[in-house]
Amino acid sequence: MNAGRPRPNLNQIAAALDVSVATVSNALSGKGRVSEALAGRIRNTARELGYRPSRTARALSTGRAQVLGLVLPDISNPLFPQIARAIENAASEAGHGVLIADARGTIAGQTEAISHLMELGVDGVVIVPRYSTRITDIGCPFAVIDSPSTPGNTVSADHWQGGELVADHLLSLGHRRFLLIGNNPGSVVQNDRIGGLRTRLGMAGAQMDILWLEDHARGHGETAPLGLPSLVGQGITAFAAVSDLIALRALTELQRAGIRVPEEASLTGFDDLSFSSVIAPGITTARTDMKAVAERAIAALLRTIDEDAAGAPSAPSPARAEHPRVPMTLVIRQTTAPARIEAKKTPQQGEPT
Amino acid sequence: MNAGRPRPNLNQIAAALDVSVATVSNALSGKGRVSEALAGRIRNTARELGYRPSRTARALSTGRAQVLGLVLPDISNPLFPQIARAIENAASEAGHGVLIADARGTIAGQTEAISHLMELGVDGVVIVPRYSTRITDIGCPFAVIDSPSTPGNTVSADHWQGGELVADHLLSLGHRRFLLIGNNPGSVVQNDRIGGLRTRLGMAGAQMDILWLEDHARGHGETAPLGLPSLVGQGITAFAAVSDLIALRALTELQRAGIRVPEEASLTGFDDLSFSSVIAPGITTARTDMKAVAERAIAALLRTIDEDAAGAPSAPSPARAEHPRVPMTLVIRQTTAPARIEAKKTPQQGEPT
DNA sequence: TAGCGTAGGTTAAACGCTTAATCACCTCGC
DNA sequence: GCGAGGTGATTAAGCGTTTAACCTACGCTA
Repeated sequence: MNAGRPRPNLNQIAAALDVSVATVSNALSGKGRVSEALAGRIRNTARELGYRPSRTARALSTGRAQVLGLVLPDISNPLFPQIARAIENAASEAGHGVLIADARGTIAGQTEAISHLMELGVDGVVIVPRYSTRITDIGCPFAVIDSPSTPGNTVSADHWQGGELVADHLLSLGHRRFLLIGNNPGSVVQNDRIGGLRTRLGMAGAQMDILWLEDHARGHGETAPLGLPSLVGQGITAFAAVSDLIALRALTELQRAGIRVPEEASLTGFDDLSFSSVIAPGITTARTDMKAVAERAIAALLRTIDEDAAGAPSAPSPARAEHPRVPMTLVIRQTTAPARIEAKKTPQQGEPT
Repeated sequence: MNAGRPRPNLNQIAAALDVSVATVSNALSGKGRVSEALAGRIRNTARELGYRPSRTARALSTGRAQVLGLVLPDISNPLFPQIARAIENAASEAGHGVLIADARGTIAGQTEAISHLMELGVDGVVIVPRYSTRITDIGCPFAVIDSPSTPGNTVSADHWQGGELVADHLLSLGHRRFLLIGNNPGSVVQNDRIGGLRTRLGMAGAQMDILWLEDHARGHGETAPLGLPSLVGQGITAFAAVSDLIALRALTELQRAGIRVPEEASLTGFDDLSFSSVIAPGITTARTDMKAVAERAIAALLRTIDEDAAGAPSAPSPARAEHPRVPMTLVIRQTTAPARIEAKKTPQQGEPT
């Protein structure tokens, strides 16, 4: 039944050396009792034959496929590459493969994606949930990457602290009037970022407004201008967006209106997306240490998988990491600069460089 | 040995109905000879028990894991989300999972990624190769997504035709002096895009220069300004970049220098990256029908896998698709507009809107 | 009524690996 | 000189499916 490419297997090695497959298995895995001499010979012929263990067979035998699933709310999200790469690296490091699944932006899609993955035989999944989705028992071990304030979050960047970080940066530059720009108030991540910003800004007695793009879109249409230039005229000197994508939109809108960034208005984003460093001016942003997040998520997930296999037959709750929040770091580039000296209305300053 | 969650299997169904597992298997797969009555009962209890076949076991038995690998030159590439999503959808549609692998930008990484995937037991891989990598026999069926002019390409967007598309568009707007901006002359994709642009532009008797960013970076540093604004002063009215990322860089550089796009200079990109539609002005770009590319790639790969299993034990050459080139389409947004009326040097025109 | 085709099953082997149980042999200690 | 214990290997079962091969009625035809 099974034509195709005949890979060398344990049998062939065993036959070549006239020993049993069990011995070969033991020698290669270093588990049973095998003399060092024989083990050496076995390893040699294994290498000569180009032996690659069949993970499938191992999976069937051990019940562990060494494959994890990654469920993303929307693969086409620009942050996805960072996440996927970090997860893939961390998993690969731990000897696991990563199967991707796209929730296509819907809750139903998310559920479907998870069950699809499980059917494919993953040992566990790491989920980046869609806005305000509470993941409960899904039938296999899982880890959640969302935000520290999300119940059931396994590990994530400390978005709140990230907000504080950019607030402090902007305040230290002398800014006192802000517009905070979010996309969707339903997003825990965005709310945390905004929350961090607000508290810090509030403590400093700064003045701020919040613009939620989804609301704006509902009123004015998806691609309608945000009206940022006029706000600059009204004295706002800093725009803090919850994402670099939004920051970019703001940047181009300002530039197009002839407003110079950062000379006339500062601007910050989040996530350090791919374009943020290549454009002019580069976007000042708060960045997630994805490597750390991914490593902890994978470690926690793997631990949960082990426990699940050993003890309780079912683990209804998400994996828990020791340190669930990893601090964000500020990447200062060219969109932030000292606030204009207090100017009432129109007076254009001489702009440095 | 195998603790964990005990999923219902064929045995349980067989036991419940007091038939043999083979019959159950046959009934569920519709292969052997089973009376419709029995088959119905089997399907029922299977449903009641919540039976999910073990892909692992099936894989071991059939030699087909129903899992494909996706090898990317660099996961953090901003085009990746589009590709990954399309591939995942197409594969999922065909009942397959997709395992991702990151070549980390190097040839060695690419080789490693492939063998890692094979070890994980994929049935085949689709490869988006790194610049100028010629994929030869890799030990399992594979499909290549690069460019029609790449030897061994399975299917891809018709980058050359895409170049022609934007050239025609720009020409029709009256542009006659161009700067083509590429990143790496070693990339077949970029060369094709440039090629399409050049031929069309050349046929129209237009004047053009080419700027390769890698060369520029070698001389001036990675983030050095491209000096685009002065070129506008010299009479260039259109910039055609081989990627939206480059176009974005150009756009911000122009805007920052106070040059209005598209009034004073038009600008085009490629790939329709996530940000291209949200910024102001939206980038006019040539877009790949990733869905079509992915579907054809997957179909060709699956076919090759079948042939490989049936006939020749080894398939050293890439999967071949019937229609290896899928046309690109032009997405006209706001960065392109009619060329300024012929102006010799400095004279700034009155700008519409 | 012998013979045959066939519908509707069953048996059993195979996929490649892991691992508990077993066994043969050797070395010590007493 | 003999059991205890250790070492180095083998045996065999099992993971959940698939599938080729076989078996058994049963209804027909000749």
